[in-house]
Amino acid sequence: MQYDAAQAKMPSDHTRTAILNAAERLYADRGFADVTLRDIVAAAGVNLAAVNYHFGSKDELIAELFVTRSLATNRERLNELKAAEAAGGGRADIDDILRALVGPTLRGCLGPDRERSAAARFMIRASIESVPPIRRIKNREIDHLRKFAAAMRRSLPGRDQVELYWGLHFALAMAHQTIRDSERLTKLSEGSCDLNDVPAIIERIVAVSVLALTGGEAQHKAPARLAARDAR
Amino acid sequence: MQYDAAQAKMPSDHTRTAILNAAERLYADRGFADVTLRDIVAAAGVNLAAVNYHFGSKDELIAELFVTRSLATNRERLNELKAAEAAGGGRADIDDILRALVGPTLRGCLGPDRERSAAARFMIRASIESVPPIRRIKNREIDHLRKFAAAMRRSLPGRDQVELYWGLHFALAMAHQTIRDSERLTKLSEGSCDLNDVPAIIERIVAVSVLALTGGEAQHKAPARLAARDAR
DNA sequence: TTGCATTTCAAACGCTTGTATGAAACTATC
DNA sequence: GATAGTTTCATACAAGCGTTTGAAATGCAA
Repeated sequence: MQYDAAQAKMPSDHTRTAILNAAERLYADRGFADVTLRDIVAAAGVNLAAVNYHFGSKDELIAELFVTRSLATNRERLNELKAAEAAGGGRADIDDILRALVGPTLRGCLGPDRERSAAARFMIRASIESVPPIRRIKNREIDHLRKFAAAMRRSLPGRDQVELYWGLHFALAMAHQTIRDSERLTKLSEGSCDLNDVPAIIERIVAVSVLALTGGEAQHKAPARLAARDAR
Repeated sequence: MQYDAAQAKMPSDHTRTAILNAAERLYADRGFADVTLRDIVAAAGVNLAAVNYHFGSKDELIAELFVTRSLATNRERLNELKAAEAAGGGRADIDDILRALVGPTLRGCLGPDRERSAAARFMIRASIESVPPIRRIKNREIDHLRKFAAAMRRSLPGRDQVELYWGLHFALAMAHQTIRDSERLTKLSEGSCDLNDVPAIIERIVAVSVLALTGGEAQHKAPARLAARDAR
């Protein structure tokens, strides 16, 4: 995102959003630990004092960044969930629910359009490094996940709830770790595990999660549906 | 000056190990980001300059900590693997291999004897936060995991290798994330997911991993073996 | 004891961090 | 064009960090 001299006259929150975008990208790329305010303002092309002028403090900048970005990610997931439930008349297939849960983040962090959603990568960082200003807000994520647990309960009414929670937990675990440590898997497999075919990865994680939830019996459709899905 | 008369005469690396132990515990509890050398020496009861005297620098302290602790963890895992392969005449059951992979770390991080193995919790921190001095050494972990991949290949000779890598990756992902974010699962399930019954958690992760590797068919023994295992 | 090497200590160094300041530059209304 | 209100800027500040220093304390051999 480069600015030319011509647009020096934006609605005036020009500097604010420049800081937010620069911070998002830098935190996503390098983590919270070794990104300073001076790095951020340099990348944003603004003055050091602008951060405290517009946000009050570094922590408030991070908090605002986290709030806006997590709302965006959650909205994306919920949109897919609602679409799946609408298509099924209020009850979505379990694999579609899981797809809505892990798909947006995986697509945002892996694959070619990484550039587009630094938001997803920032969210992964936030969930990894757990810096104080974020830890205080994070409880909202639980409420968000509860909606998926409820959808799963509707989809698999007979199942023990504890099993559903573990299934949801494992699905997120596989997605999360695949993003965090894709490099290790690549090295370990000497490149034979393709980390660029994101739709295939999503299907793989969904399939294992469905297997974990259904115990292998029944549910004859999930395991091998490898069609590329580009919802939303 | 009030050391016991008794311990005044240790081999002399008294200060070294005090620093290592304090650093291990603090890093495991609070992460690398907000633990300073002053915190460490305060917890160890030694002088600030002792760190640089005995280790050269903070980074070298962390590196030494990581090397010794990862050797310990890897040894524990390999012992269980070898025992399983010996019992099977050179070829271990896939579930025993996976148990050897995830068991030691899970037992060390969750459960009642957390205190004992700060080493496991430190290793989790190290794999999460990825601080420079550790990142340089970390390649050795790949070699270590390759031994498990080889054992899996021996155990399931027919399987596509790519599938084995993904299965290993997912097993580690579930174990890892369960340790990292046990709090979220507890909150989400409102306590109904028991994070204290470590053997049950291990069996659950092993079962899902086996399911992921075998695709649900065959392999009729793995899913429900809930005997408490206390190897080593 | 004396002498020498090792280890500990309090204090300070230089550097980087987030934050605060006050003047300059800008924008808009009269 | 002068005025008042925002926003930007260079600069300074206090605090915390890892590291260094030189002297004091300690251990050990003669």
